[in-house]
Amino acid sequence: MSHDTDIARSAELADALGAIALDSETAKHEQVRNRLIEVIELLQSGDRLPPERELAARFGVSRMTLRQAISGLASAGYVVRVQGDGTFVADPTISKSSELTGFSEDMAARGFRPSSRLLAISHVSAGAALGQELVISPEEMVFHLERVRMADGIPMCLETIDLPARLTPGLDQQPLDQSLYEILRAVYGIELFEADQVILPTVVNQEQADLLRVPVHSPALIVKRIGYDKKRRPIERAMSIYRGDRYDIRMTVRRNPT
Amino acid sequence: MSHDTDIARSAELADALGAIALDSETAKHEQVRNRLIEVIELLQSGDRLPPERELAARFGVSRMTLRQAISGLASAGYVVRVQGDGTFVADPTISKSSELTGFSEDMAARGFRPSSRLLAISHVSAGAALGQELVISPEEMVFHLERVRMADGIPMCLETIDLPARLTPGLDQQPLDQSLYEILRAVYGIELFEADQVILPTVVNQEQADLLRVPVHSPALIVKRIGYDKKRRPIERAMSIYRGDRYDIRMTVRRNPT
DNA sequence: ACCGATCAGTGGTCCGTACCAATGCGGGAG
DNA sequence: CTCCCGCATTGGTACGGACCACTGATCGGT
Repeated sequence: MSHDTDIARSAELADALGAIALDSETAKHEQVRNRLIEVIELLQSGDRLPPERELAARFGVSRMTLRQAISGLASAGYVVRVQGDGTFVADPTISKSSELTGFSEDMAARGFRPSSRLLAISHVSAGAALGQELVISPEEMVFHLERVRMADGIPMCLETIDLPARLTPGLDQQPLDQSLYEILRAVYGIELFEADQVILPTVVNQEQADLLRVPVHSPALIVKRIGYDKKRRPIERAMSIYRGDRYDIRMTVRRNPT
Repeated sequence: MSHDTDIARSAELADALGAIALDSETAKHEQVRNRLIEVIELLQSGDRLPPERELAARFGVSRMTLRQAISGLASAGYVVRVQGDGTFVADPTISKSSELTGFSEDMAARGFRPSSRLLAISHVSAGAALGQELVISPEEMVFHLERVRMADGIPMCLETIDLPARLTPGLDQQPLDQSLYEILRAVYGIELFEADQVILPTVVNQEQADLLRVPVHSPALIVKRIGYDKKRRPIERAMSIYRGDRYDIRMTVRRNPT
């Protein structure tokens, strides 16, 4: 890295380390968290962050508030804290995964351009099994979507999604070649909060093979998901079949307590 | 539930809600956390916990300490907090998964009796690929284990593990039909802290099919794992092949921040 | 009977302080 | 030169207080 960019980086750093503005909209520890992420992105993995007491002074917050922000970053895998030594920028290994993400975000994070082809959309009654999973009456109407999801134009997975029609009136008028989660958020104000997932292996049948452009009986991953909002109301049931030759699931897991 | 057990439960509850003993060994918020787990297990899902201020008074700790304990339980999925309303015992759905567990713990949590059959153990030099993954010299010696893991006597997965021999001298003298993690902890004082995992699908070949007692070309899950201790020193590389007809991976994922 | 305003109670945020515990390093003893 | 002790630094724990934001229920008025 050249001397010039070092200077530029220092200037940015000084900027990022300035006192936070009084923004009554957002919680302070959240503002601090965001500022810290800016700082971290200007550093390299292994670099030591300034001491907590100094950071707190710079941002103009109490050490407790600062620690609340850092704790979040630590459990999200951004930094590692070592008592008696300091806080360090973490390796950007696999971490930060094992989060709830839609296909579009997932692919963007892996450096691919996501896209989508709508195979079918229908407006049908839920039926017994789906009704039970979404905690609605078997007679209640749902939207049923089938899509091929692509990364840089290459088919990556087949996606089947069911949502209660009551929550998303007119969904069939939306541009469903884009991120469904984004549509849910922007158009319907629905924000997914958590999801229960089940992962299991399979082999693709002839129809799936044609759509994914892989040989019949190729290994594939099935991911079944039921997504909930913050009040744990069921929002969607999704089943995705990922081709096994170009996709894997990566995560960092930790020991017992958080 | 009968009246008698109600009374018994109340007595237990009162007991669990008493002031905590002064145990300088463990951090207070950890003691509080454990006590809260006792309380939670006496309640049913959906029950409301006493207010934070009351709990803090009962345990004889500050509200901050109490909140620290509850925060851990919340992110671990034991309880759900609702501002303005209260803290409630969570549904024991899939949650609490997505943790780092060994096969033995995993199976015990699912209600099966875990066991193991040692296929082979050898003491060899790491080689290039493994050396890189464990961050050791390619010439350094490692123990190489192959085991069949069973649940209630039914073969569930084939496990291949490599560990630096330097960390576990005499490992080949240990009872390797038991939990490896338990041996690491009890005999060598090595505690795994986190692991990076990759999950992908496959089909079993003839040899694997025979060992797992499934048809050849059956779908299976491959889980590759590199385990680290708290200082992020690599401890083990493991590759497990799970039969797809009797095993799946379940987890609860949440949105962005923790 | 219905609807809306009010209010008490609950978790969420934030402050400032004090002390404990682990780490790394430097200085002094051997 | 080496080793060990002790000190300064850093994160970890804990306290107690104050106020904010949200929820659910209560109490009016219509």
